[in-house]
This record gives sequence, structure tokens and C-alpha cells, in this order.
Amino acid sequence: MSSTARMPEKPTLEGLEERWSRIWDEQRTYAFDRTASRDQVFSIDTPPPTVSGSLHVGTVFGYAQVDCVARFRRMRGERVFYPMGWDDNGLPTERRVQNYYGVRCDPALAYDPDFAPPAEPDPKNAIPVSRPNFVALCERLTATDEQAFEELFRRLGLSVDWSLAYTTIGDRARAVSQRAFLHDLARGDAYTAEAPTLWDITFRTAVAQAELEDRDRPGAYHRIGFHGADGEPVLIETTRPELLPACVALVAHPDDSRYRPLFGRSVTTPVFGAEVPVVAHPLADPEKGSGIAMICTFGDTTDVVWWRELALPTRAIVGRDGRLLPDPPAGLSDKGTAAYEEVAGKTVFAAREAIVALLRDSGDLVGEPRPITHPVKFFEKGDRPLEIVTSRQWYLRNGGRDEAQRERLLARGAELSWSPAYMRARYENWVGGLNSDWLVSRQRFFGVPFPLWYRLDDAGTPLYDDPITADESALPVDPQAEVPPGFTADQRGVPGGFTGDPDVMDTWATSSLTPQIAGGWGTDLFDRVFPMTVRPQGHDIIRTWLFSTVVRSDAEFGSLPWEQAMINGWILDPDRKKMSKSKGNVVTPMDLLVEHGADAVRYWAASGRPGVDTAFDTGQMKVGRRLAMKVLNASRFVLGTGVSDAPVTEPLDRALLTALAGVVDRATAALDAYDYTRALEATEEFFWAFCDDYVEVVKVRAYDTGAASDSARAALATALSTLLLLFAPFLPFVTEEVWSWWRDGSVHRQGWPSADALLRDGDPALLATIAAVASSVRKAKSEAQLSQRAAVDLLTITADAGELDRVRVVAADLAAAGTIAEIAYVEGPVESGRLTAAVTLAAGQ
RNA sequence: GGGCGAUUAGCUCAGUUGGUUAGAGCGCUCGCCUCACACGCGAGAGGUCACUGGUUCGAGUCCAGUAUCGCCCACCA
Repeated sequence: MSSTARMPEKPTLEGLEERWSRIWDEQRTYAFDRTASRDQVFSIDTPPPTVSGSLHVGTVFGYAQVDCVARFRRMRGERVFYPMGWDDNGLPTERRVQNYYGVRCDPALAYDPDFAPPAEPDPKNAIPVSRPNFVALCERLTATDEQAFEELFRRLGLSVDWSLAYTTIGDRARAVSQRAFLHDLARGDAYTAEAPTLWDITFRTAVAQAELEDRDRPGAYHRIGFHGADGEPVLIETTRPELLPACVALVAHPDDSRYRPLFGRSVTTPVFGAEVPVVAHPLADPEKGSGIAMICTFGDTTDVVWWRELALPTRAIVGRDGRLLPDPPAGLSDKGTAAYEEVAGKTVFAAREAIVALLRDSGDLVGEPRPITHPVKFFEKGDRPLEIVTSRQWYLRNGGRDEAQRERLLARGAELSWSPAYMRARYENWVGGLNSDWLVSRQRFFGVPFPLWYRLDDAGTPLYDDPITADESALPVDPQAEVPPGFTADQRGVPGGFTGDPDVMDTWATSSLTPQIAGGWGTDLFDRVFPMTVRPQGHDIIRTWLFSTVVRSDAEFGSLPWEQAMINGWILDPDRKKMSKSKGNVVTPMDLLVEHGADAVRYWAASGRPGVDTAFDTGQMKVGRRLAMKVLNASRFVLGTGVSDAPVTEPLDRALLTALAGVVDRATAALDAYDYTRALEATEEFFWAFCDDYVEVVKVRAYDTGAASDSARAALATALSTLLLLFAPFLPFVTEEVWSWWRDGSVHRQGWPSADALLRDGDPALLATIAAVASSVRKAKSEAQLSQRAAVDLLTITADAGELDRVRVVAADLAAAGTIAEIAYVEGPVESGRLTAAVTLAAGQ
């Protein structure tokens, strides 16, 4: 073994992150071996964090957990493929760019190569810029953020190979997204359709089923009378009276005797005077409201079902901007048409007030509206309720309309290994509950465009059913800027010419391809890493990211994208709520790293069990920091006694190494099963017992000379070395620091410790024996309020014969450690524990 | 309404095929400057294991039900 010349006089944790992250980078400690074959590789399909301002505290939590597993696998000899991605593609980036530079995207504009953003941005008077200019600004802003994120992750000690970094808006990701889409199209897994779609009026884009969330909002039941043929009013209740002009029918349950006489007959809408049929459908709930409902095109998704299944006409009134369309729908009476003019152009909220006033005037509003709180569908990133509008969109088949495909995807979920196992149920719930295909087109600017153009007929109308596809070798393409094969630029937008598809893909359409993007689909790298070994991610995006990745891989490769899903929990506020963005940003991850140190923050993360939501707890970070400090100091002590490679001969020393072999076994098994927490616990528990009992008891012997002393120093060095290796995945900085004091090379490139290289034939009970005796002696001194150095005249041990033998074996160490003059042995029964120790302290202390 | 998870000391949590008197850390109290560590060391107090039944020689652990909390899903007029 080497010398300990590099050991500092006063070890400290300060500065370890800067120093070692720099050296790891210089020495390419975590570089992937590009020549490795798939069977040697442990590949990680990293979650690309959203690049928008600051990383959330919760993000570092999950990444630190994954890194512990990655480091373990690397020490095990696997070639770890650990890239990092940045999700800079999507709405959050767009919104940020608009505010940051004071611009807005106008796709009709031409690219301006000389454009520079204003020195003093004024988001209220946003400057219109072309799509290429806008995208350039997005890339510029995210590049700055990504640099800051990388710095943070390096400081956290993530053992990422930074040369493998990717972005979801970069050329590579755009090309992969477009290529995958073209394959989907060729296979028939992608199709276009014009249909009612959930629509966000703020972002003016369609949104997918997976992006919905319900929020409770105040509303009111309005009781409204429709006019029956016999003059009797038919009362319905609605929370959306503004949709009255869009009403196309009333509906009740087929078995509802109250309304059965009306089925097949017509009623007239109040105020607007449209004649609408009364129809029957089993989805109508007799218990809800008055038991009969108005069907509008479209108020909610049930309306869509009714409209489709009952083949009702369309009377659309809400536009894509959330305002009522300027022209009245068909079927209104003359008076109704006049009434509509009063509300045309109003927002749905203003229209609601206006129509309620009209109903009140006409006497068709029965009673006063009754306030309620009810769930309303929102786009998860939006803040206004979704509307439903009819539009042409692209869809990917995901099993939502195909039983066989759904069964196959459920089977993929069963094939995948889950940590923790119960998370599989979330996947199955979601897949089982799908009711539509995956809507992948978005009416946005900053995203991956569809690599498509459409021919224009003589009237200039696009022929959507026969798109012109881009050549795969030319990807990525921007159909707004580039010309399809066989056309010239001056044919754009003219009859008989072409038009580029204006939309971009859903962010998940790109994210679902992270294995292909990171793994270099189409190059030799891909076969070395795919299917990936593990996908780490949060449980909230099982329905989106995990599922959509399975869909794409199943369709393209007929396999799972990975073997293992490693699901991490969330960070909760101390009050048990999911830590909000705003609170999460009060304490930034960098603040935590500066205040507590990376090893301490990692310790906190690693003590959060797989998949379990964990409280944000700086107390746990303090514990981690204490542990890191202890590693420094204990190492300094062990190395200070002088490292020996003599044989370990003393029974107590052999007991130590035998117990340590058991710890190695447990930690290894736990990490193999992705249970990093259990591995850390086993190591940590042993380490504290090692410091408090073993080290304290052998101290005197270790400072001595001779064979018994050599044995102690050899055992200390072996134990220290093994413990550093066991801690290395969790506390990469402090273990590397200590390793550097006396060993060459990085601790992180050492082999994982082998239990068989330690000892198996020692008697670990000896450790329990010294712990019990030492504890009794300490207690006596503590109760006498004396220093632990105080002298003991006589220590009387009562125990059974076997235990007494064990005490005799370690008596010399115990006597030296406890300053004990004499030990007496009494064979006899013990009330509790393994022995009784009576302590007679020396007088006059 | 359906599904998943949780409920153990003031707080954060262990407790893996059921087995003596339920553990740890933090916090608290009391000591100790013990030659690695005062960012330390030692000792102590503190729990009817959410509730109700059941299985068993034996239940924190298994079964059934109840309650509370959290998350996901659902056709929320």
C-alpha cells in the first residue's frame, strides 16, 4: 500500500466539489467506452429536465438517486452509458422567450438574418419575428440555461458523460422525431383527421388527453326552459348557458319515463329559436340536474360522444380565440339571429352574462342560478378552461381505438420490470382507460415541424390525404422554409403548388424518442445501448413520457425501450403537499449544495426510498454532512495509525472483517435490486458501529507495536478501504478525497468490493460483546458525570460460559480502551441482553 | 365512482418469508474539551405500532372491514 503523505493536517469538506468535479472532467473519469457491446453496457435513458429558468429542488432528488445506481454499476465493471438531455422544446420555452426578449412569433414573416432583440424588451409591445428568428432566440436563451444546469449537475456529482449531451430541439432530436414520424406514417400508425379537439384558447393549440387536468372552479346551475310543441316548458340545467345557441338536441336516458314521451319530438331553444330534437342516450344520467341535458357543439367531451353517436349536426359558436364566432350558427330563428348579434365576438364569460340577461328578460330562466363548485378541464400548462373546436390534426395510434394494440401495450407493461413494483398499476390504469389516439400536432412555433407538405388544388385548397413527405436523408427539414422535392419556391401557396404543414409536434412526440435521440439511432452506437437498461423518471409522467416511449418503441422496434423502470417520488413540503414551483425556487438547488455540500444533499436524496414521496428535510442533509465529516476524520485516524498489510490474526479484527463481508453482501444485493437506500443504510450502520465501538476499542493496540498491532492496523485499513468503496456511489466527493490521500486513481473506477476478498470465518458476535461491555462502562462513567477517560478499578462480567469466553478473548483491548485495572468473570444468568457488567470506578476522580 | 399508496416516539423514517422486552436519526434533558473528529463524544427520557374484528401457541408484520391523508384515473349537463 502507498504512503499517506497526501493526508492533510485538518481535513475539510470545503472546496471538494469544485476540485473533484474539475479533475473528473479533465480525466474523463465517466467517459463511455464507445467500443463496448450491448451485453457489457448499462444504459440510462435519462429524463431531460425542462429548461426554463431554474432547476427545481425535486429534480436533483431524482437524479441523485439514479447516479448512485450508475456509480455502483460502473464499479461493478459495467460500461455505463449515462448521457444528459435538456428538454428545451415546447411551450415553457416559448413563453419565456416572449417575455425575455419582448418578441412574438409570426410565421407569416420572412426570416431576417440581421434581427437582434431589443436592448430593453417590452413584452407588452412585442415585436413580431419570423419562425426561424424565433427559434434562434429560443436556442440562444436555452443555451444559457443549459450551461447553468450542467454546472449544477456537475457540482451535485452526477457521473454523466457530458460529451453525450443532447437537446430535444437540436438538429439530432428534430431529425429523429421527423424520421420516426415518417416511419409511423409509412406504417399507418400516423394519420390526419378533422375532428372536435380539446383546445387551449390562450396558447391557441390543440392539446392531448395526457395533458389534461381537472381543476375545481366555481360555476352555477342555470335552470332554463325549452319550448315544447304543446307550450309546456322542458326544463334543463346547465353550467354553460352561453352555449345555448350551439344547442343541437336535448338528451335523456332511454329508460327515463319522465322524458320518454318527448323522444322523437322537437323543442325550441329559448331566445335563439332553433328547433332541436329530443333524443335518448344511455350516457344521460337521470340523477343529474333535471335528468335531461342540452347537447351543444361542443361543451364537453360527452357532447362529442353524443354528437358522434347520434349523428347530430354541428352548430359551432366558440372560435379558436375563445370568443363567440362573428356569424350565427345555422338553424336560429330571425329573432334568434338578432339576439346572436348581441353576443357575437364576446368572450365566453361575457357571452354567458349577456345570454343569462336575455333569458331573464324572456322569462326562460327559471329561478336564480345556483352556485356550485365543479371540476373543469384545463391544459396542464394553461390557466383558462379548455374549449372544444373542430380542427385538422395529426394522430398517432396508441391503442386508444384499437383493442389489439392496447392489449399488446399492456403486455409490454407487464414485461417491463418496475421499481417499485406497484407503479405498474398506474401504467395499466392509464392504458386501460385510453379512449382516443394520441393527438400529436400543436399549433405552435417552437417545436419539431412535421416533415410534410400538401399539394394545393386549382382552388388553392390543400389536399391533406396525400402529403408530400420529406426525404429521410434531408432531415431535419422546416417545411415552412424549405421546398418539397419536385417543387420550386415560387409555387408555395399558389393554386396547383404546395403549402408546408404549419404545425409542430407535441413535446412528448419528441420526448418519447429519447432512447433513439440519446442512443444515436441509425449509427453503430444504437446497437450498443438499445434497448436501454433503465428509464428513471417520476410517477407523475408514467402516463405521458413512459407510456409514449413504449408506444414508439413497440411500433418501431417491436420491443420495449428498456428493461427497467426506476420510478422516483416527489419532494413534499413539510406540510405534505407537493412542493410547488414557487416554493421550490425559494431554496434553489445551488443554495443547498453551497450550504450543505453535495455529499450531504445526495445523502438526503438517497435516503428517500424508491418511488416514495419524501419530505424536504434539511435535517437529513445535516446528518449527511455529519457522515461525510466523520468519513474524513475516521479516515484520518485510521491512516494516522500507519497502514499495515500484515495478516489479520486477532479474533476481534477477524470478526470485524467477517461482519463487513456481510455488509458487502447486503449492499450489493440491494443495489442490484435498485434499492440504493437499503445499501446506504447497511453501510452507514456498520460505519458508525465501526467508529464508535471497534475503533475505540482497538485504538490503544493499533498505536502499539508488534504482530497484534499489525493485525489491528491491517484490519483498519482493509475496513476503511472497503467502506470508502461502499460509500463511493453515495458520497462521491469525500470518498474520492480520502482515496486520494493514500491510493492512486479514482475511487470511482475501482472494482466494487468483494465479500469473498474479506473474511468469512471470524465470529461477529465478538463485536456485539465489545459493544455491550463498552456501553456498560461508558454508562457508569456518564452517570458518575466523569470523563470517559476515568479509571475503573474492577469490572465484573456476569454471563453464560460462551459469552465469558468471548469477553476473555477481547479483554486486553477492553481494559486498555476503558482504563480498567481488573476484570472479574462470573458465570450466571442474565436478566436481559447478552451480559451484565458491574463497574467499580476508581475513587477520588 | 374506480385504482394505487400511506398511517409506528414531538419530527423524518426503518422494521424483507409472523417469533424474546418495537428500532434509528433529528429535536429535547443531563454529562464529557477521551491524544481522528466540539461540524465532536457519551448517557437518558419519550411509543396502547390509526381503529375494529379475525387467523395463530404467538400479529407492527397475515386476512376482512372502518377512518383519515395523498396521488392517479373516470362520460363532472
